[in-house]
Amino acid sequence: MKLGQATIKDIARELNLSASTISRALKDYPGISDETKRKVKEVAEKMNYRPNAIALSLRQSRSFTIGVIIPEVIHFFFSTVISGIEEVANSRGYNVILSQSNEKLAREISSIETMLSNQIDGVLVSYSKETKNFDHFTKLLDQGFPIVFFDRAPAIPGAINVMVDDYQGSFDATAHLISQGYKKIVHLAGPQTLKISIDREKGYREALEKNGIRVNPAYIITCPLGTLEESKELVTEALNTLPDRPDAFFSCNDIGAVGAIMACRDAGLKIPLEVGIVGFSDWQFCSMLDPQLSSVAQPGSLMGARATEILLDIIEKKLDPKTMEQTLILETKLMERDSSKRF
Amino acid sequence: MKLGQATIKDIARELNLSASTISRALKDYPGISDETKRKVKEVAEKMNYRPNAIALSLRQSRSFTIGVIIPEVIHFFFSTVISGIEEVANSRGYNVILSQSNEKLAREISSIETMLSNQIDGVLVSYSKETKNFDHFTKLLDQGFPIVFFDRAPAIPGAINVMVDDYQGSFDATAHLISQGYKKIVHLAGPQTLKISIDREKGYREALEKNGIRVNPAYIITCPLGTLEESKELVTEALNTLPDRPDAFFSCNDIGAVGAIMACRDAGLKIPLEVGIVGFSDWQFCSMLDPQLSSVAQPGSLMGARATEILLDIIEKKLDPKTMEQTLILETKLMERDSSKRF
DNA sequence: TTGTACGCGTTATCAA
DNA sequence: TTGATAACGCGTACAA
Repeated sequence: MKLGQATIKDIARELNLSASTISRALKDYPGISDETKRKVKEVAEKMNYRPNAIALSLRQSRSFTIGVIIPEVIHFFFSTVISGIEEVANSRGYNVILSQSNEKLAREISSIETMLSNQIDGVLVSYSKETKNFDHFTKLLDQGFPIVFFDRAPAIPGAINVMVDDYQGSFDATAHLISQGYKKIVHLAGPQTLKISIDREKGYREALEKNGIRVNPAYIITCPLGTLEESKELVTEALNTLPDRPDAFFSCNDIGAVGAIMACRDAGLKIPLEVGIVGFSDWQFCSMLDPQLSSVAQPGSLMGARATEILLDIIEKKLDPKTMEQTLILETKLMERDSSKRF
Repeated sequence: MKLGQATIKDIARELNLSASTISRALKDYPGISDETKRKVKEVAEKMNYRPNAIALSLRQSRSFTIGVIIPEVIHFFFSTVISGIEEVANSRGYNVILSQSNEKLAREISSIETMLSNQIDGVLVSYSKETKNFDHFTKLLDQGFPIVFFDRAPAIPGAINVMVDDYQGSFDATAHLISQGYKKIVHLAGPQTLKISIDREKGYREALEKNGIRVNPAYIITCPLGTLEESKELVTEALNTLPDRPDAFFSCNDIGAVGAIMACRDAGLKIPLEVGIVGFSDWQFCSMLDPQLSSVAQPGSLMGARATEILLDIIEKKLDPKTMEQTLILETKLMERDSSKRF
């Protein structure tokens, strides 16, 4: 109490009453005279009394705080998720404490530890790219600690996950390219440690197959880093070296798609006339590019909001993780723009 | 302790020792036998003991948590700031609790209240566009509560601010346009409630004056909303109605600049040949646009990091807000790209 | 080398 | 209608 924070005791002393009376008066308990209530509230106001949430937490073994562990805040998608989380948490009276793992397993683990030390009531997690072992989560889940995973869902039985329909989004994007007459579609894939990468690739594969197009393994190019430079380089290489030159690129993220646009432009190819391009995530900038980039929109804010609602419901015992639906899948929406519309 | 959190007492019972001995053993206090220490640590490990930070906070009147109040997480710039904040706070052993005001004064106030209730040790603030009265901050500052403002600095005497050199950044951008031969430069200004808007406009004005160009009031267009649509509309209108048609647009933010690009393109104007455009903030997407957008880069992550260092130093009494430098100004950097380079 | 007692701010329980 | 007491988990001054 670096500042002269008045406590219940201070008010009690001031009014020559006991602490318990003050506590009750402030909370409008029955059995306290209106006169006393009035006086207590008046003095509390005057002394600038503010309840100490820490003391409450200690007493109730309940902090009304949830933790959020996220790879990186600066990813647009994650920032929209946080926004949704913060919104719901706040409106239900919870604080949000935030930690980024920076895609490091070690930081992910230490973040959780710190948060647990701080007695968080539950945690929302999107795990790091480095995380291949989930013991630090399963241990907690086994103890009944509320965890909800979002976006990146681990292969843990019993874990609650909120994610978008990566498979369907990917399927739609690929089918769209096919419907626009593209036939030699390359997929820029993400790291195979992430389920979302695998699902997105699967959607791509099946869309091709359903449309009678054979999947060419050489057309699936993994971008482990996910940077603009990387995809630009890989796409340039693909354009130059693949025996059967691709006429479309479906990237598992928007950055990769921008790299593809640049590479194609450098190669003198017209978009969408000669090459079609679709990204995934529908970042803000997609509609600012030229050509405007088609992309699969993910409802980030909604994902954050839903995940938080579920977490809070579990915390407040309105929902039982044992019996509830384990996975909530949110719909994606293909935003068809200039980069892939020939007709 | 929803889960079987072991406490010091549990360990004490297990070993038939007193709680204080356990406490001391765990912290390697002198005057505890090595044998006891060993046993205590072993059992602590086995029982999965984790110190209760809440109890510590209560005892020490110190939470090792700082609050961050920000208008919106999804602004790229703010997300980079958060990243910097989180980085420094974490490395110095502090938690970060986050709240977005959504540009609402009421939420800003209630967020602070909640955070104070939670005994935060200090707070980092970038205030909302609605905030014109700063009583809720001054009251705290007067009590000696540590606050550091970043990006948006209020006109409060004694407040500590970390910001970028908006004036200079703006000056540089405008001077750059002039050096490229643009003469009729429009400024897309922000809401005048924000000091950054005023400073940016000032930089624009003075760059013109220093170069012998008269400031034309009709060339200063305020964009209160800051949306893409708004600036696109206003720029289109400017191109159509201003008697002396502008040949350049310097926007106080990148979104506005993108709107300008679109409006100019729709008007059939070639960029940068006929119109030059420069934005402010240097969002990720600037270099992905076509033409690539020139913009004034703000060191967001650095700003967050520096602001946090200062706040923690104040909290830890390494710095005294009364005697220290009140304002830290970080340098901007003009990123010259295609949208404004004629030569 | 270890134990006892107290306090951080709050509230539930029991007593008056 | 109000008060005294204990407890949440921990650290520490003091005692043994």
